[in-house]
Amino acid sequence: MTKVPYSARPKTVADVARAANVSKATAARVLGGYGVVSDTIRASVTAAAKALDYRPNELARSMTTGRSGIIGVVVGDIENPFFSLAVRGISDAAKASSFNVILANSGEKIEAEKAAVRLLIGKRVDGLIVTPSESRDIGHLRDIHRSGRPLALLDRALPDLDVDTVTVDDREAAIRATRVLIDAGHRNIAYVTAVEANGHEYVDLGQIYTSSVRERIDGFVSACRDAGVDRPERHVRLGATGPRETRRLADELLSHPGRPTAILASDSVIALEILRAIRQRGMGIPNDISLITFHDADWTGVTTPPITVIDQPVYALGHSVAELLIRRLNGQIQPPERLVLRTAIITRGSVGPPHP
Amino acid sequence: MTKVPYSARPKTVADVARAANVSKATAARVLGGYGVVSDTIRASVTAAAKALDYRPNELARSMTTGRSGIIGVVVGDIENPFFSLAVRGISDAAKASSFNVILANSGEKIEAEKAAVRLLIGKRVDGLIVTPSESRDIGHLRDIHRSGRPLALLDRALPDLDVDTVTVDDREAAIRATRVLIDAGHRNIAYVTAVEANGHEYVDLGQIYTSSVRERIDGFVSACRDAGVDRPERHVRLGATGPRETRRLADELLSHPGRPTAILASDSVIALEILRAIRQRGMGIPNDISLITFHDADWTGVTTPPITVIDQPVYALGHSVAELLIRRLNGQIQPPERLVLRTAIITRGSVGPPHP
DNA sequence: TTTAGGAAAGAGACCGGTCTCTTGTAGCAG
DNA sequence: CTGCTACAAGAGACCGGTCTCTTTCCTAAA
Repeated sequence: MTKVPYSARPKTVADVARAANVSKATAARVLGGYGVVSDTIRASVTAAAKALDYRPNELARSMTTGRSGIIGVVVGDIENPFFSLAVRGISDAAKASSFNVILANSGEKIEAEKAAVRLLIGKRVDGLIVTPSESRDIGHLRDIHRSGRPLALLDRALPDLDVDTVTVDDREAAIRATRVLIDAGHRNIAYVTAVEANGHEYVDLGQIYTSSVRERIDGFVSACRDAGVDRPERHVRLGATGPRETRRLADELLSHPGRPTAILASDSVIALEILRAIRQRGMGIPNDISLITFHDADWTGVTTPPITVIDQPVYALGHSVAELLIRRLNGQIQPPERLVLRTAIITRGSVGPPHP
Repeated sequence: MTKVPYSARPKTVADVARAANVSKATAARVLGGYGVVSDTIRASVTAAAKALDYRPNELARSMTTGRSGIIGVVVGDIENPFFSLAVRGISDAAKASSFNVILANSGEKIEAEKAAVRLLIGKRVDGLIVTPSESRDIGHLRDIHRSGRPLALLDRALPDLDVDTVTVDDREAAIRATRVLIDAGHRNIAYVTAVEANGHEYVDLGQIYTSSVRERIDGFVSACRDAGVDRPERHVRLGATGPRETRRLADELLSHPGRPTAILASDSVIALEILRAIRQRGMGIPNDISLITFHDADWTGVTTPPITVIDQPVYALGHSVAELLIRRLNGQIQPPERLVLRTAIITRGSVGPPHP
């Protein structure tokens, strides 16, 4: 085992150059892997670098080259399995093209999102992938795009921002799931979704500023309407932004006299909390209530009964948005692409006929 | 809404200085928030900066200051809820001290871990938090420490590396969980853990190079031995490194004629896969087999029956390791601390008497 | 009135790489 | 033997900040 000498100050190209008795430029050529150097010199510089335990300062490097080799990713909530799987898709695609990933959490708060974007821009990331938490306040995203740094959107589209975007067919998915419940005989179905509500009830799509949420509500409402449900809007429940909020919402929903006979949840974290509430009341699925959720989270297959889900291609979502971005980073000029991936329903055992 | 002019090249202090008719040094003082500047000049520089949409280049800044304000985190598998929760603990602690976090995944492979460390060192992170994937090959970690950059270890200790470390009482936790099973009457208990096995069976602790895994096996084996179990080592199953591997292992375990009457799983991802295998065979918990797992993952409470778990203070684990690191980053000199957090068993319904 | 002191602004070196431009030298054709 | 080219190595500017050192100017004490 080689003893590495203690060194408070990391070694630089200049140090290596001195040790190898060459100019800084020549040492840099060897260490940076560019330009032309003779084999003899290359060998001695390499040896000197190894002896000094030289490690390139990526900061200095990317300051001159203008490229950092980093993709910045801003997601809503890294703890949500949906996002962590998407992030793996991004990371894998990035790694395959030797990019690295910096992750920042927005917590679905627009201010945190702006701060994260500012930070990443400051770190001079080569490009950004963002799940925009809302569509009204997108000045910061426009700025990224305008400053020439590629931006790609994940899971949520912004009509006003024409950049690479990968989403799923949210509206169709919601329609299909709602139809499953309607076909089973349900007419009193609740849709629970995670969006800031400020205590307001749902009135119409005008108050929803996240594309995926909009699309899903729209799909749910129109499927209900097609089935002759009266004023389906009143069955949309906003505000499931965290475990506590969701729990309160679920309890309220289930204790209500005209409580729904079926629930559609907008993600697996929400569904889990609803499931807890259902269990605690001693209600049975699907006898007392039916349940479908977006996202085939791994636990949905092991409950009793297992939960019918809308399977989103989450990994592919992350992987393909990263690929679009990387293509652009590598200089390929192309019109912005809007990819819409298809979802599928996985039928399990959580849907049955309604029980009055 | 202010129109921000299109600018391919981001603005610099020099640009702002020129626009405000002051020297670069003065503009830098205002924009960097250091030194002394008159209010008049400050106002005009600030105005010029706003007009030009100036954003500091953090790269350049951290190159001169030597501080990046970033903590590098290398975890085994960000998709494992254990790690994503720990990472949130780290992020929260970091944010509270205005540090940012760069995340890298090692996939529990030592080579990837080394590459990640090299990358982060290259990016000149201020400090690192690592979950070392093994204790034999720690040259790269020694180097970090030696180069004067603070390092802290999460969830896994390294006896040879005297740095800030936060773990849980793995040995005691394993003993307590095993005793629960033993007290229920079990004598044929399997312990399934995620560690590279290369097809080898478990022989003794000498072949295990991850402290938490060692501690737990040690606890499990000694609790079994105390209860008079003959050669408990043969009930330790290594190699549950991924869903496929775990599934194979579980199937093998359950189809074996002298199959165990109880299983202890080393994390919730493994437990989930085992549960799937149990379900598929039509076996019942706890009638046909009992199950306990490390980590109170959120789904463990909603299965039927809910799963008895070892509750680890995962968030606190991340939060406190970050705090230790940050304390050091802020210049506090202190001897390395080795924190051991306590776990608790949450009794649910997955343990019953053995069924032959 | 002289001068010390301090505040405010400027000049320019520096961080550690990259990269262009220049210089020196060897090889080869004429 | 000269001249041209090609290649290898060196010199030094540059990226965008920070920071030290210097200069300028104004105020107040002796």
